[in-house]
Amino acid sequence: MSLKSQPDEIIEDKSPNFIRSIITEDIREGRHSSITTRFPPEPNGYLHIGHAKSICLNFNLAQDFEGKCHLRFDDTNPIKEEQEFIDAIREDVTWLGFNWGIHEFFTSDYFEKLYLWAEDLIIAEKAYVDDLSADEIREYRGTLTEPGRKSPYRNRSIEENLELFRNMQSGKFKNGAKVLRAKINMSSGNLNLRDPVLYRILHSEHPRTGSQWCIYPTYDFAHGQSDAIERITHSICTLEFEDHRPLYDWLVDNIQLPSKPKQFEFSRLNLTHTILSKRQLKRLVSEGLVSGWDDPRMPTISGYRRRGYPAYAIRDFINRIGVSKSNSIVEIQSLEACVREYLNQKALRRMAVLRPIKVIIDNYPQNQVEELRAIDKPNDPNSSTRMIPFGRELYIEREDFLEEPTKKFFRLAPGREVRLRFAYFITCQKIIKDSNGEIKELRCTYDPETKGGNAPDGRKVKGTIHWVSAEHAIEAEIHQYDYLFKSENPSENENFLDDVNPNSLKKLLGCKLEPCLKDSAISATVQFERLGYYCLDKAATADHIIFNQTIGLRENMKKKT
RNA sequence: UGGGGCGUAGCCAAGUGGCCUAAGGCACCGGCUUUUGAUGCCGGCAUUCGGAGGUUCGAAUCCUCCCGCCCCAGCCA
Repeated sequence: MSLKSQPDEIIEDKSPNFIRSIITEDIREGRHSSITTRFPPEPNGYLHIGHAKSICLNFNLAQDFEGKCHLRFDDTNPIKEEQEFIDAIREDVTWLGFNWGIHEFFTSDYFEKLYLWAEDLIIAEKAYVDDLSADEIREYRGTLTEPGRKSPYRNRSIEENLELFRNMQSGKFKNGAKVLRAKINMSSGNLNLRDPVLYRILHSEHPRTGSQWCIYPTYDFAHGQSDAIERITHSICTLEFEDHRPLYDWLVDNIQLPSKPKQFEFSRLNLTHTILSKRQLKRLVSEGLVSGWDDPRMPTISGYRRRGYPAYAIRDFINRIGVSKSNSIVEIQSLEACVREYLNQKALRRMAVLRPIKVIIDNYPQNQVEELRAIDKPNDPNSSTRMIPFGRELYIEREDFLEEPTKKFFRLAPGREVRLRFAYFITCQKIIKDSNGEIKELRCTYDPETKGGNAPDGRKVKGTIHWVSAEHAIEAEIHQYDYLFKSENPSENENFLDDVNPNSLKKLLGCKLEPCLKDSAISATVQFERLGYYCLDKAATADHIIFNQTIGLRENMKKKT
């Protein structure tokens, strides 16, 4: 994934994977002349980075083989689905950089067809209405090692089934009173084939069809047929659906469909220190452990966006980790590396002081202000520059000063000379403490000859630190983040909520920013030199500036201590 | 003797019988450069592919057995 120059224009390489091989083979053998894939989210929550893997896979495949990728909302369960989620999904897929054009569909668009196909199955004696309760069905299903038993309602006549099913449809029964089941094999080793439920009664308002229906198809009954309607050639899903494939195929074979799609499975994404289950993410939101689906600590697409992660970095990450069928947990550092790699090239450099300590330069003229030139992107020879005000009173980072420096500490200390980035060499002459012994300010002197940061006499300085003019600094609140979960694999805990990191968010008040940061745009991530990457939070206002830490710079602790 | 999958370095992952004494990325470890202890650059990092047998002139790739891990008993998706 080399993106040395201009990430956005670069064509992302995708490493070979087994699905690509299958498609290449399918095309070579003439099974398809072009392909169609689909991304089928259920609108019952926000998209997370696990979905990004599926999105990238499906859209990239379509693009690379000159096919199409549909966006299909899999809305077969009105109890859980909401319009808010539909809107958020559209926004997130778009932000990630994919365009489904006019190919936006809803499984609910096919309710009518699905219903008719269910009647066809009844007529073909391959489906029946069952009066067993949910508990009874479970009981009759048997166990993993013992076969199930046939429902006593399994042999109703076609006429009776048809009438019952129509009455289900017209609202004659209460929720759970009856279901439509496929008649397959109650002793199959695959539980999905033990007469799976096809339709259930749900008297519930659907976000799109309203109260038009009170029976809804299950995932199994809807998915393959929807794929067939859309003429999806490769229906790609995650590993846990592998056991459903025989049912998928059974339905495709036993219903008159416009095409015969095939299902392929890959392993879902897992990340260390992260939870990627919509159910669990939902709990974090509903229990107020985070501020919302787009909390910058959330692994959601919207959370990453708010955090300042570039869409490119997410795509790059997905391309790097590859696609396979083995269960895996990717180290979060791999994602972070992509974010840093992109931002290192793209982000403008700025200066900000998180935990300020005042520095007064005694030999600098009172009331004098100089405008010093600073480069926006030091690694870019064509970089723009900006002017930064410099004065007698400055702020530097508290941790850039040590009263009793260790051997490897080469920043400011009593009697030590360091460089203020883009400015002058200063030497610490005196420490002023308050009554509690806390350092209040540092008295320093500067060398006027070192303007710009170089000494004409060629003397070197070991450290360079960042600073902000006290008079010109703008005040801000800065949010520093740590992993939301303490352990590498939060789901291994009895209760994942016990593993929530109590220090995942630190709000720093009274931070000092260089003046030009006043005009930051939301989501334009900048680098605060020597600290990390930051972006303006969406909740910031003109008089209450808030920056989110996107990610810190790498730190070489070996050298530092 | 339920069914379905997976096992290549710390983490992902290429590889489909000979050019594999096994790509690439992340992580890690050295060195150089550096007005960000960042970046960049250079170098190192599996004689070995879950294990044991076998087939073959030749196996990570084929066969057999064994071991380990994951998924399935929602009228969720």
